[in-house]
Amino acid sequence: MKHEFASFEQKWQTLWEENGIFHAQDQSDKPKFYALVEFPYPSGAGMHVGHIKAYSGLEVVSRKRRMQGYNVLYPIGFDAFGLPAENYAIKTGTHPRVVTDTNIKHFSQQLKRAGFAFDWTRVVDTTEESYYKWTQWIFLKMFEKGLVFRDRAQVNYCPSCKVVLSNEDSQGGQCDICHTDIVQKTKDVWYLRITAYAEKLLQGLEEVDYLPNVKMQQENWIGKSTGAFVNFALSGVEDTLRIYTTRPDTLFGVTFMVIAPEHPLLDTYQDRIGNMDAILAYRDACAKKTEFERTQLVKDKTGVRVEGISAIHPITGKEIPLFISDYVMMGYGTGAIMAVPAHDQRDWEFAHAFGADIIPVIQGGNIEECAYPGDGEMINSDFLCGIKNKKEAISAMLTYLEEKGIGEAGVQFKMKDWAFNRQRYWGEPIPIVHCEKCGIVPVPFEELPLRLPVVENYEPGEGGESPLAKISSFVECHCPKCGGNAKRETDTMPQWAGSSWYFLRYIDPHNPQSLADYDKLKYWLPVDWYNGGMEHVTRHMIYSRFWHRFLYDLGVVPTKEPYAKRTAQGLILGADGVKMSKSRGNVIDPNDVIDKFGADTLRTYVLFMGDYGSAAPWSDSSMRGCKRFLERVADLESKAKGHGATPKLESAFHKTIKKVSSDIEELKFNTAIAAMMTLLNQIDDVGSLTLDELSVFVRLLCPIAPHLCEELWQRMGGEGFCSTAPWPVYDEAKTVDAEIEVAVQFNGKLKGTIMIPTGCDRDTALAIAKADEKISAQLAQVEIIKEIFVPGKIVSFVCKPKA
RNA sequence: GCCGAUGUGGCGGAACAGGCAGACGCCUCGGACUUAAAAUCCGAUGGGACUUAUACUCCCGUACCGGUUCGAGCCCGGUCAUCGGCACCA
Repeated sequence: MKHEFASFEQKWQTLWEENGIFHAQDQSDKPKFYALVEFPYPSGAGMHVGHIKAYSGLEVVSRKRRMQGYNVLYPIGFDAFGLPAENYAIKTGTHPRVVTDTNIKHFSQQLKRAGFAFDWTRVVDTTEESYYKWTQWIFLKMFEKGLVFRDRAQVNYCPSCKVVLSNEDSQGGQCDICHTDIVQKTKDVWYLRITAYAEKLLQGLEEVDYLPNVKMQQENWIGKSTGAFVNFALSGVEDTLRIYTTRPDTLFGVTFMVIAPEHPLLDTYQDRIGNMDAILAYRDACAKKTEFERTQLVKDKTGVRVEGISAIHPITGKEIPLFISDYVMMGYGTGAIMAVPAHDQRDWEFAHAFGADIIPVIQGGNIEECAYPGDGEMINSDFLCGIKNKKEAISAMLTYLEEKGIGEAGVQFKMKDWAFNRQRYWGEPIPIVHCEKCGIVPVPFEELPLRLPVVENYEPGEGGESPLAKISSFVECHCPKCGGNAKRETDTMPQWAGSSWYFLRYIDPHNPQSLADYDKLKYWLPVDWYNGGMEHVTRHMIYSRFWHRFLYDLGVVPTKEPYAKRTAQGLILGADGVKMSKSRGNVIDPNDVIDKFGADTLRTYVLFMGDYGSAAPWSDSSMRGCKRFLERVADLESKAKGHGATPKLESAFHKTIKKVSSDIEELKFNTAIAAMMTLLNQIDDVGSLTLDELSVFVRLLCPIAPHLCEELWQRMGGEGFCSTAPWPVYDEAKTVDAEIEVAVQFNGKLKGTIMIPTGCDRDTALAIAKADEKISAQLAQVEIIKEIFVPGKIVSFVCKPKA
């Protein structure tokens, strides 16, 4: 067989598809395995090699599991709502539907050319009405349960894309898509109350097997802190100021209070406040700052004293000045803090800028002495004095606060509610009607899907209005409740919506009655293994875990958590060692590689190039090495004859089966391939192998280079497809050699090696070492102090030179 | 600033659980085949010393400094660098 791989790759892809060998069965006696990869956004640029690496990991695992007798579900789909298709539509006038269909076709063709064993009968497209009907359905269910709300808010607005962006989409003060600086704007925004699920999302992490850093990033994102709420009475008005603190033990060190510039207290008591003009001026100045300016740039403390109102210390009764400052955020805690400048860096800076008192309450815990207050003896703190342990001091204070009704223990989360709307055309319409009489009314479930209307012009309206707002046939409607005139919501959902539940639809992709049949969900869930990029670990994964948990509470899905296990692949960098990008011109197109080297070479190389979880630069010559390997494998055919085992190769085969089997499960494809290369070198040294051995080799390599292996399988008369042939098994006894080589050391330095029988005892090993010509000569020069034997590892002599 | 990860030849990377560092591949060099080149095959390949050369032998070597141990890429303490996450979160 000569090495024109391209000549048969397509043949096998066609045969696999015609025979449906990668179709998952909804009922089966076999154990199930649901492997999930992040479905792509079908961009106009097509796939790049990074996609190939992203899908190759679980591709290999699930192909192996299939050969091991699992009923495998390995699906693919398209996360096809999104800005690029819409921007393209604006530019060219082509309907996003048309653009999307073209792109999906292109992506599908590329995926098929790579030979991925996806179940193509289960393809999901988030932009299809039969799909987004259920995205809208889930939204309405959340509305029903009070998890959807509308609020007027300062939002991040991209003047170029003309859209409101979430904090996540505008990190660094720039639009994620076009990198224009964002500005602040007041808008009515839809929110999903994900904060109601903060605790559940945090606890759910305990029952899943995620990579440690994945888990950590999610914990950081949720950002739970435990502390206390304390109510401070105010002087001058009949009211209290409620604050949140993680350090109630430092209550006696409070010398001033700070509230956020937007704090409602200021509006309530504007008549009492002597310097309202200055306060409003400061508030305005803050409002003009973007989130970025407020948090990243300004490190100098600014603020204004609130005149006419001050706080009363709840224990000492002392009067405490009240300030506004933008270092306190309205969106966290209560938007108000008690300032303890002796033990908090930010309060300390503010106290210095504004000349406030500083009362230390923890001995040795001053800001000036150490960066952060740790354990130390409590001082200047009435009943806490003398306590030396932070935990103890906190609990003593909490007991006091609760007894006196001043405050209570509480928790806070950094996670914010999810801004759930975009002023865009190419997204799921939010199924809500605004009625003059009834207010906000949900579209009845029977009317779903609420379809996107056909429009002429995709340009967003001025001021960030959705293009849908210009379509009166869409906007004008009747209220489902009272039948009166009403207007439809014209915002659409963000792209995160469709991807929050797609793994459920794969389980029952064509179901018109429900998002998926419960029995099927029960069979397939949870996803056994989810692999994707680190960049989706917080947003997409937390959003989808939220939706899934909500559906669980609703009784729609049978598991609390959607994903049992999560891993991540590393990037493929350009040959220059830099992230691939169009602008750098270092992007590698998988189609080009397949044209020149074949899909099997591409697959082998992306898995061989390094640790699967780490980034690695592309190298054409390294890839040629993989092609050479496959060509040498193809040549094995001419060296294979007879049956049974080749004595010189038997142990090597069993060892390789063992290593490849376990390496694949650990995503260590590079060493699995290296082990097969080593075996191939050994076969070449021997010069021949049996047909039985060739069969083992071909099946071991099949998940990685399936086209070549199918071809070889067929040529050697294998039954059916190699892709569904049984995975090779090894005999543990035959992986063990009769004799092993161990090192002999003097004082830890290598002096030689000896062969000893496997499993031999200490005396035997030492005797063999001493009998060794080279070793004995050297031993004659020294005095032995101690003899060490570690079975299977080493013989070591502790010694000193003879006097 | 805080949290986490990583640091090994010319390159990508191996090394189970503290036991022969550098598997496997690439690059490079030498050889075979060829009129020639490409492809392919064979051999060498961490650095250095000794040696005419080979063999032998020795020394150095896993970011840096120190420690534990018969023995450290791996464990401990410290430093530096790179990458990622969070960041005025009270």
